[in-house]
Amino acid sequence: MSQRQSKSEEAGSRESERRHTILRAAIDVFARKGYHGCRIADVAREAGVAYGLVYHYFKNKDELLETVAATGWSGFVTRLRAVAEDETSSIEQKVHGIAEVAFEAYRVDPRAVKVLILEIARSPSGGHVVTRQQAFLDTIRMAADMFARAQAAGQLREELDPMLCASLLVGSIEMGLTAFVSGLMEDRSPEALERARTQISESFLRGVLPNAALQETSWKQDKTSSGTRPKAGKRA
Amino acid sequence: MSQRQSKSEEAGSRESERRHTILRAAIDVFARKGYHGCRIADVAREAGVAYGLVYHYFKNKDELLETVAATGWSGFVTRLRAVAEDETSSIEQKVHGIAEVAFEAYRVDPRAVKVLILEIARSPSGGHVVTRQQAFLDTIRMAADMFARAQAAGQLREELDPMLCASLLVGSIEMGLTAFVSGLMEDRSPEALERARTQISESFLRGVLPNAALQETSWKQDKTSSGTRPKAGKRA
Amino acid sequence: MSQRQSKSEEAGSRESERRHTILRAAIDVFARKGYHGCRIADVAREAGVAYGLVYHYFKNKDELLETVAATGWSGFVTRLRAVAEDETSSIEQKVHGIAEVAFEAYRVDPRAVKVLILEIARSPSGGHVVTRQQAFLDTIRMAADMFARAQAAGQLREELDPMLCASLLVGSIEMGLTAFVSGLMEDRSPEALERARTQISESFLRGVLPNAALQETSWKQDKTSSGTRPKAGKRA
Amino acid sequence: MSQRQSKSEEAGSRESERRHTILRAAIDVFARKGYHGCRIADVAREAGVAYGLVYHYFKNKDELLETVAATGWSGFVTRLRAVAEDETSSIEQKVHGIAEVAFEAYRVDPRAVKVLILEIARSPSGGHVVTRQQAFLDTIRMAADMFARAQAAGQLREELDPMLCASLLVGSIEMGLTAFVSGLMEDRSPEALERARTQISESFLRGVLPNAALQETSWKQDKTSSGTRPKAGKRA
DNA sequence: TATGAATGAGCCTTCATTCAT
DNA sequence: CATGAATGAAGGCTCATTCAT
Repeated sequence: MSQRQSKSEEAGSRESERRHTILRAAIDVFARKGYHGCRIADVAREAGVAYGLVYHYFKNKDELLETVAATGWSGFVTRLRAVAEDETSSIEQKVHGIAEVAFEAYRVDPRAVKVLILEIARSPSGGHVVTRQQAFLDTIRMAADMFARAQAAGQLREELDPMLCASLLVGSIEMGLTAFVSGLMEDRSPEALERARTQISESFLRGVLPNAALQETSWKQDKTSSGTRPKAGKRA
Repeated sequence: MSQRQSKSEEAGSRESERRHTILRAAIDVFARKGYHGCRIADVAREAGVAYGLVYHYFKNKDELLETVAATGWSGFVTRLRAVAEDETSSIEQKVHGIAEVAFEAYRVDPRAVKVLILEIARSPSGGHVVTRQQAFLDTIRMAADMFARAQAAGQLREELDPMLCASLLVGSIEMGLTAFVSGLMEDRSPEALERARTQISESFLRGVLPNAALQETSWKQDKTSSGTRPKAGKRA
Repeated sequence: MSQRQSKSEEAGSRESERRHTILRAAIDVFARKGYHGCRIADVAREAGVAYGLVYHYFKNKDELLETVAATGWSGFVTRLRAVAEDETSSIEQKVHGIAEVAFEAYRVDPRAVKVLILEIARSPSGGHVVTRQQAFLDTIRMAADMFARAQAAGQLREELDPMLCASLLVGSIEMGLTAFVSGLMEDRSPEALERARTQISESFLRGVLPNAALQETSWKQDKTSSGTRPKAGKRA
Repeated sequence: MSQRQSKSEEAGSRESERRHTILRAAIDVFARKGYHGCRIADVAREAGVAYGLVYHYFKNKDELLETVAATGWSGFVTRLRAVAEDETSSIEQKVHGIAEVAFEAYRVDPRAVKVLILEIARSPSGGHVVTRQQAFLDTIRMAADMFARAQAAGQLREELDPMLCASLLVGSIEMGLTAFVSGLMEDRSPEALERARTQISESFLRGVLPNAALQETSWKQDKTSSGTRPKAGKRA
């Protein structure tokens, strides 16, 4: 019967809807109270559903938060990977692209980023929560591979350790965003964000590119346009 | 980070001895199980003292952990401040000094550093635990001041935001150490640590110093002795 | 114990079919997991029906289990009563008949008997579940009446308490079956069952019949054969 | 210091006292509400202690109830074993002794016996609660061994199955006690108990002993004095 | 009828904190 | 000072029951 069909259609979307509502609520509470401060009751209330329904969609608290992490992380990682593994672009473009992905994520959903940065990335290392730490470390490893390839191609100073480069890039971006997340940076306007993003990637690149590359590149002079203050004659 | 000064000062007193034992135990458990996984019972067992004794020396769990943080942090901050506010040294020396302080702390007591980095710095922001976050942010602000002064003196590219510079330095060092703490870096020998420290400060400086300063400095060529591979003629 | 009379009567109706499916499933789960371990969800899954359907046919869990008990019990009790109140047969015949009814029930549906014996007969006495206990006790009372009548007729040693006789008979049969249900008896072949049944009723009768009655009977000497009744003209 | 000594002494008895209080309370609640109806909160309230204290002495609910079972059972089983394995006594004495142990236990602590009979012996067979069932079955096996030895010595009719004999004895005693526990027997005076005990063992023995043994024994005629009604000339 | 999503009370368990000795 | 028994609030999870479709 057509009724059945509509029912299943409804049910499908309905289910996803509910599940998604709960997930969103979990992200919010997670962001607000942190991993351990996040009570199922809070999530349920935030989502406007009954307590038990959470357990209808998620086996237990851990799976819920794991899903929050995975969901938030996965899209992010996918985009990062696309940038890092795009073999048509230079290392400079990739670094810029990575920073852009991170900052864009923050622009779109600062709350989720806060969760990712403050909770997931650095969550209690003890126990079965390995997945989270792992996700974060995997990201660094991916970047390390990227740098290793760049180094092989002479695009990275050869005395640098690719893994460490990756850590530094990630650490810079993360702490840069933390500066916003934590309120260290007072001006959180899109322009300020843009400026920060540029400073981060340019400073980083300056630090790790071979001198030859620095000379060749024009961004030292004019890329500044896209954010940092016009400091013409900076080097001349 | 792990101080022994207070210990040496009060080593004679029984009370301090016990107190210190508990504090050490707390750091260990804290490092092993994380903030929320750390139960008073664990600390007591680790310290080999009775359950209730912890409450003789610390008002409650929070104060205990606050003390762990404060103790570990204070000496560290003191030394950082000494470096950052020493007006006789250049910004390069300061940056190198800061990295050195951090890495030395890690060399002396990796466990404590792990706690500081993974738990205290990023502990649950929600609630009364502000102190910890604050401690971390204060450190960044201190570094920001340092950079601001350097910028005023023309030692830092003027288009850079000092606060962001501070964040990047701290983020780089922190993630660099995290790479060791988390096992990302397989070689944890003193030499590897030394090499990493050098790469971090040199890359950072390269990224933020004015071009003029880069040309003048000799470390680009020969500082490499202290860690990075001899890349003579790299730029010539 | 497991009735098929109601089934055959209403076999045509869809409703009854479903209802019966659920009832059977309940007996199975009940037998497998016990009273409290039996969840409605389990019953539904076992029956292959939707969760809520159980509530169409049974008001609640308790009614379901009550029905399981009643259904299983009622036919059993009916048959027992027929035996116990048949005034044309001797007490020996009645005792043999009772054991036969019980063992036949076990032969037909051991699972249901297990439920009846292990769960219903001894289910939590506390609360509204009185019905079950009651059913069991009523059976004993019925047997006690039987023995009282026999005693009045001189067929039972006069110093015996009829109620206690009833308890002993029921206890013997029940524990005898338990020995099979629980796996104490390794050989569960029809022959072994038959032998056990005979041993139970004959031992019991030996214990409670007047000596005179014992002398008359031949089974004391030759019944030893194997267990089954070659006791033609047993008493006549 | 002597203070320490007295302290530890106190502590020892104090601990046992509390633990015992909780155990007693558990038995009571267990007896009143059954295995699954027994909530920790009830036990704590009954014992007059705080909720959490129960967990100080018992790992969890299961261990508590397991201990209840073990404790109640162990003394009982020990005494039964002493009787069943005393090779200086005849099978008649042993059967009488077993019934006596059971009835004495009931006289001393009817509540505990109720628990043992109604809950432990027949508790939900599903799951990790095997121990209980096992304890009960072990008792039957012990009795079966006893009967097997008696049979080998010609003290038991040779056509009987020892295991079944054991089941019948245990079943008779159990249901006999159940008759009292459940209220089926209205007169619960010590004399009534005594009478019941005698009827049970004598009827049972009559049922299983060889005819020769029956003739030899005098108890058929005069043992009746110890409980059953004076039925002189019963057989003559 | 039939389905299974939704609800929420109930219960076990943990653990920070207090207190008597 | 030291001990560890005692307390009880908090929170995760289960599962009987209801309800909209």
